[in-house]
Amino acid sequence: MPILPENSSNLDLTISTPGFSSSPRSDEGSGGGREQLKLDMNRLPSSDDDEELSHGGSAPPRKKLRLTKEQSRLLEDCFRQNHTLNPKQKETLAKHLMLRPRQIEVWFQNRRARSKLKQTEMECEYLKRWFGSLTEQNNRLHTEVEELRAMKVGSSTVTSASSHTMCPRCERVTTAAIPSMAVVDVPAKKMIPPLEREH
DNA sequence: TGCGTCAACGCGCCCA
DNA sequence: TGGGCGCGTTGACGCA
Repeated sequence: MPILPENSSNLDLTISTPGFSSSPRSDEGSGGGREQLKLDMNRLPSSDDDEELSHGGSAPPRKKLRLTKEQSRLLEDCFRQNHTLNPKQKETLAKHLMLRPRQIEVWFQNRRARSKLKQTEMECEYLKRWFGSLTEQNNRLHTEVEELRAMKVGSSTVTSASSHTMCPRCERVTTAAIPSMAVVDVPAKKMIPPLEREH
């Protein structure tokens, strides 16, 4: 399976230096000036980079990395192909994007989390709507029961014989009794049709 | 200044 | 037992 999209070869992997930006961006609506800060975090690391970052001594203050538009786009493309990466793919992608494999790994973890969150929110909305329609249906049925009960009471005052019915199961003649609660509150869970998943 | 976003971290769990 | 993952959290950053 190819890891990188075909058009990834002409990636503009701009690495900005503080106070200098060679490619002004108009991305994401959130802040053009952010990119200047990510020289240190974005550089292709040396082999001992992780140790350097985790710092055998005191940990350096955490800098906020912002992925470039192209980096994000490529990562999104890869994520669309596969939600997880094997070590080889991770390494390749990291080299291609000039990031550390750990950063690729973290990005995919966060991306999966966002995806799941979005799915959960959609399910929540769906359940709310479903609950609303069930409530509405329940109310309608309650009203119907009340109407039927009123009709029954009215007719029973005319003839008492009509209150005797044949039980369909045991085939005995019984005194008809309208259940006090003809509409049962069924847990919505048991009535939910299969939910279409987003993918 | 409060808030939303998101990269990064830490920890526990699972599995080959 | 080490690596990968999920999950909760932290901290930097931009914006209204």
